[in-house]
Amino acid sequence: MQLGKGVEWTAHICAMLPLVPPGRGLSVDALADYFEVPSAYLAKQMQLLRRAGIVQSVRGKGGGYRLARPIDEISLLDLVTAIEGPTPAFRCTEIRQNGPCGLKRKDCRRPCEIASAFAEAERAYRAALASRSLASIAQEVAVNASPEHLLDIAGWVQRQVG
Amino acid sequence: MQLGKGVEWTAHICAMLPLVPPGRGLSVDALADYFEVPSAYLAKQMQLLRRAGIVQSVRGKGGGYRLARPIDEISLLDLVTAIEGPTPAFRCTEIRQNGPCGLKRKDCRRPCEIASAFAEAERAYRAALASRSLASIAQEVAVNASPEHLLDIAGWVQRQVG
DNA sequence: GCGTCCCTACTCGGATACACGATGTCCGAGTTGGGCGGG
DNA sequence: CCCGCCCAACTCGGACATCGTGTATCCGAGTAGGGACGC
Repeated sequence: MQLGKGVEWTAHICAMLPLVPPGRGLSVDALADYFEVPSAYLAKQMQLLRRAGIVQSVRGKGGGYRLARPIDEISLLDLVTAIEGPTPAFRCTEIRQNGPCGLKRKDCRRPCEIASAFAEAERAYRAALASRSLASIAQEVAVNASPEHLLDIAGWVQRQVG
Repeated sequence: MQLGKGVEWTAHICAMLPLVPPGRGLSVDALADYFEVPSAYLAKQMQLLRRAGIVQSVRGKGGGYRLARPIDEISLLDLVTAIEGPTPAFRCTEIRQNGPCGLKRKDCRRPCEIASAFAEAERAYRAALASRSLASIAQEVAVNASPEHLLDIAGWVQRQVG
């Protein structure tokens, strides 16, 4: 049970994207250089974000990616759902209906107790992720970082959008 | 991000194991037949449970598996940890230290905000699983099942331990 | 008849294949911006 | 000098390989139980 690397990558990226000026974008290559991750694979993850409506893409010279909506309207759950898909981690295959003592379908009106317990736990997980917006994370980062580092980042973005 | 099938299988199995008389066990083949799952692969999962101290194994004729401790001292979290391992789902690779604007190690005394947020969510997930003992689940199943079904199961166990 | 030894059947246990999804890569589609030529 | 067209560079977008983990399987190790043999 592992989350894909794309979750970490895109979380860091979305926390930085608000720094790009309106109307401009950051290319996949630039983002990949910034975090030292393979650009072609990062592109794949950015596609997922675009389809989920989290970022917008602009083609052609000077194009790239930018956030599709205000950062405080993007939660960590949105990211995870976009990258990993909406499928729950626990897959109930209804094995209680199998074998010599299997329940008949008509006796399965109540959901499987085990599946329910896992669903409840996942609800708690998703609720925790949904309650954390990327804005709150970006703010924490900004508060804890040194002023020089923030200037460093702003300068890099400036050079990219040239 | 998917949990292995072993989690579902062993959860159902552990909920049934208390029915076996003290001193006896159920063989992997019997359990595999009961739930219609591949016995050789189920054996692998039972090994993990044994190493985690959840079940005991007895070799030789009439042997098999039985619970190693009272069922109310086994939580769903114990099962998940035994099968999936203790590794968190979110893997922080510290990419904030990468690239042209990467933080230096000495500036990383505070943990990564993103990793912290995911760790918090996983704590909620694990807490929910830890609070559900297999005893409570087995009881719910028993309460909701029909008397015939319970007798059916008891008879099957009786035939297995012969 | 009784005790002991051996043998066999049964079960676990770890080493060994296979498959599918995550990871990583490549080339074509589409768009913008600027350069170049003509007016 | 100004306008418009064309070209080329740049970027996204989806199709194509590769690798690792989950899934599945097999055969050897170990044990208990019973039967046979001897006393």
